[in-house]
Amino acid sequence: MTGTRVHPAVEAEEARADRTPSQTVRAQIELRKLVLSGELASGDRVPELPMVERLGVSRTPLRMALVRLEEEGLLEAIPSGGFAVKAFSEREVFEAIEIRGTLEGLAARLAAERGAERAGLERAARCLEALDDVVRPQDAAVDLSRYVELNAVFHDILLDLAGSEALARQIQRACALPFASPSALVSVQSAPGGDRSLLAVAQDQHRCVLSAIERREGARAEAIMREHARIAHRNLERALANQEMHLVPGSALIRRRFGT
Amino acid sequence: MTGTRVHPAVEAEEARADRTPSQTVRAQIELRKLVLSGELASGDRVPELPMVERLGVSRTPLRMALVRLEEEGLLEAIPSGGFAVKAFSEREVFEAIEIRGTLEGLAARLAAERGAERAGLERAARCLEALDDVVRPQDAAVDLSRYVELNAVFHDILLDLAGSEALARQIQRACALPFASPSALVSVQSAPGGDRSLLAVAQDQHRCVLSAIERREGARAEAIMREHARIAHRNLERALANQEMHLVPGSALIRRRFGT
DNA sequence: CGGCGCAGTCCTGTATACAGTCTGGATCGC
DNA sequence: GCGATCCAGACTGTATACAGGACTGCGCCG
Repeated sequence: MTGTRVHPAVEAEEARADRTPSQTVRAQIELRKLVLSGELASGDRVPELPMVERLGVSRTPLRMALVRLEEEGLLEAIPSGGFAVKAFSEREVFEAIEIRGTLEGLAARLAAERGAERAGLERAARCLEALDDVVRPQDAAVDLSRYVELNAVFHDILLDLAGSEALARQIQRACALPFASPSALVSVQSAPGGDRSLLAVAQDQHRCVLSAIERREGARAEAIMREHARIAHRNLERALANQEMHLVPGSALIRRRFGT
Repeated sequence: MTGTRVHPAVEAEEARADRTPSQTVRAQIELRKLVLSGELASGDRVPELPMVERLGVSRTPLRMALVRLEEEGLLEAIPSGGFAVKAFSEREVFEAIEIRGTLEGLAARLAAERGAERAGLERAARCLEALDDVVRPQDAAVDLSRYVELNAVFHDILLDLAGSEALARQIQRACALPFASPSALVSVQSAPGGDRSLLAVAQDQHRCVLSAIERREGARAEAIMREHARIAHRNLERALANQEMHLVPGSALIRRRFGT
């Protein structure tokens, strides 16, 4: 499947990775990394041949990756051909978060109205307890990466409870903009001077939405998830006000109103 | 840009079309047509070489088109490689409509809260008047294609009023499932025995949502658009109950519970 | 008679060659 | 000196060649 390999070293490298994740996928992942880290400046064209050289894949899989990243929303097609790194205004970032909140609200409502399986609800409850353990230490340093991980798991479980593949796809797409994902902005609130209490608020919302789903209170579940997403709004405002954009993932894609 | 052409006739054909719409786009359009018409059966693999022969493009642009259609949601990747035509359950169809309604509701709310430009509101009003002319003839045959066209225009204008590119993208994606688009199911209600009065109801909702946006009543605008989408739910139920699925676009993708 | 192994064929993933077009710069004319 | 034009380089879109897997059908063995 791999065809003639140019660099034998590369072959070895991906052999130890689990099961050769196809040049296309590798290119997609590497390219995404470059875009999010800002190594490819926002607005710049992404030239194929230099990228081929840089990533060590040939043009065909690279182009596939480019197409996928365009659909993902990280790149945009240049009229005359090729792709460029997309730029986002602050407003668009807010909108992306609002979209995610709305869709997650829909997921919560569907879960509540349709009734979720006991097993799923219990998984969610266990996840909440684990989150409690992370959030509880009030002054000690919160294990941020663990919080982010568990938070993502909880949001995934909620999606599962809704049991809609189409909705899952749509939410995944909304979260493709890195600053729109559920745990994108927690780093802001746990930064020095950040509002740690928001972590507790978010956790309370987690509890409330799960309770609402159990009681089949659809409207309430939906409202809570919407408001939950708006915590990200607040963190974003804080980051913008305090020059803390470096804490925001994918901040390189966001064009500030004034200069960098 | 076109490279070596295999069939000179094809070259002539696309020369009169406006500006060679790139083999990739052509392949995408043609493939979508084949999928929606059901010529490629739901669940079937889409083999590249036969398609190359059938569409008269080479493998490279064909594969690009396959990737795009997968992102669009019409195809799904086969684990062992390649793509297959996706199949949708009735439940997924309902969910797709609900997702569209939710997102259009968000668009209406944003338009209302942010305040829309006068020019846009006037365009919407003119579109409504044109729709009135189409809906009014109570017993005469309604010009369905014109209704569908104007309806689509109105929904587009609403999106414009929201002024969110990200949201527009997301709604466009939701409408990629053909049975989920705003005018997908009007053919059911204008079929013999269909409930024509629903056209009037839908038109009233159009009026109400525009009024709500003008008055900046965000919650109301949102609720109306959600309910508006649920007309499609009702039409779908009718089509399912009355064996009228042939009126539903992309019905070939929908797997009925019992047989065809 | 059924299950397993094996080979052939089909098919995809990847690499690369080729041609057309756009861009940037330098040069020439005014 | 400034602007328009022309040329060259680069880049993309497309076509095609190649190699490795996966599935199918058949034959063999238990």
